[in-house]
Amino acid sequence: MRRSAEFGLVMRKGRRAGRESLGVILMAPGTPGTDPPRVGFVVSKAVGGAVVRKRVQRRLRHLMRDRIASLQPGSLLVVRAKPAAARLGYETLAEHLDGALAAARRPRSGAPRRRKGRGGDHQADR
RNA sequence: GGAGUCGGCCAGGCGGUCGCGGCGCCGUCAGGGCGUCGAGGAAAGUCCGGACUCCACAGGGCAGGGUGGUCGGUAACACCGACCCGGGGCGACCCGCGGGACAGUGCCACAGAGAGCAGACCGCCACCGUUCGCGGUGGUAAGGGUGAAACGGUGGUGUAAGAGACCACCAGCGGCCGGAGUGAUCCGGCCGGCUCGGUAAACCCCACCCGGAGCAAGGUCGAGAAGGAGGGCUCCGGCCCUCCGCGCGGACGAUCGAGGGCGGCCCGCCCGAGGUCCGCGGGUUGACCGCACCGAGGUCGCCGGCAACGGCGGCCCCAGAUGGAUGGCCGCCCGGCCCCUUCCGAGGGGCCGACAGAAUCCGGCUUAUCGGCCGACUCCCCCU
RNA sequence: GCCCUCGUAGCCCAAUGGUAGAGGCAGGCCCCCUAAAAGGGUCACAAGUGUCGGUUCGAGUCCGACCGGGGGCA
Repeated sequence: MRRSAEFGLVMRKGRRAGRESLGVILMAPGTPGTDPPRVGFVVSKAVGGAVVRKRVQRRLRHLMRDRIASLQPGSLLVVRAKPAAARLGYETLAEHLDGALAAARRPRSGAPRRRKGRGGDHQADR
């Protein structure tokens, strides 16, 4: 993803899930689209200096390369790095990403926790 | 062998595998293939100086900012080099915002008698008085005390006690002369009055320099409602004609002139109307150029110069995006530290390998930085 | 990327270069009240001025260099 408007759309409407080192916001299409899925990354200044930020972003991009095929066509995903991601190794980062992705995809079909979500959107604002 | 000073350089290496961006060629409906290039000494902070772009450039005056030993270097600089002066170090060498305090103004708290042209608390000395404890008047500034700073230092003459009051030497100030140097300045000699504080990173004076903004500059196209479309002429700067469009609120205004320009202000000059200014609202968050660049360019050699640097010649073309490429993972080697084993040769294991990533481009400065290499030099000890 | 600003008690903020520092809110203690709030009284016990240098006899103030906030420009 390379447009600010797309990032804004996902941040508003997407489904959120997080781990210690990162958070993901996934927006699956209402009807399965034909476009390939797209991913964007957000690494803020709180994570570290320019060198640290870029290393985190590059690792995340390489991790997503192997996982992008598992996303539904037409879906948009934002991966947001937290400060803890700077200290983590490649393997742990991969675990966190897989966990967060699974959590973001689960709720609609899985057992609803705590609140009965009528529209999944409310959960994004938690 | 030990301790140290200065300068320069490097920024782990090799391989495997999966990838990314630019350009060129091939090629496709599309995807793509091949070749080639792809971070730093600080790319950083944005502190200076330029290039470049736009705006403004009749003239005069006043402000404002910057620089500050001298001579060079440079496109320019607040940078660099050499030298001078002052300070530090045994030394190699290092440090210095290093013009002017007789152009003027201001300030110098507290303490202290007195703080900038003066001054007398304790003292010292003379005279007078005395209840013999001391008090008064005058002289004095050597000694004590205060302070960051107290109006030269040492020795002598002198005196009631003293004092540049006088003398010698020294320090400092001013003037003149001679010599060396482009110059800052240095060396030497003579004379003078006898001493004349500090602060200009206080105002200021002197000399020199400086128009404003910044690539989010600026331009083209598209879109749009705040401007545009079409046509003609042109000395290429623009000019003329036709047509369509121009939200809301407020203020001022037609020659006795609203307002605008001369990017700080004033004078002065120019422009100037059925408009000008201010505020609010609305639109634009698209694409392309600028911009990936033959340049104050890099590199090698020779020459000039103490050097900074310059000249000539050969060779090279050297990152470039716009959610922003230059990478992820693995193995071996290299360097350092720690632990275990040891037949003292070594073997095994673990950890660490800095600071940090281009965004218009250059020249500097400053700041961050694990470790290593090279060269020149100084001091001390030992051996020959 | 470029430009502009600001750092003083827990918070908001004063301080001609002069003993290092004024207020307000908050806070401590006391009174009032059965108790609390409000109110009244009282205290400075709360800072060494973002950090490091320099100028000066003396720096929060003047001059550098860093550090950290905030804002603007398509």
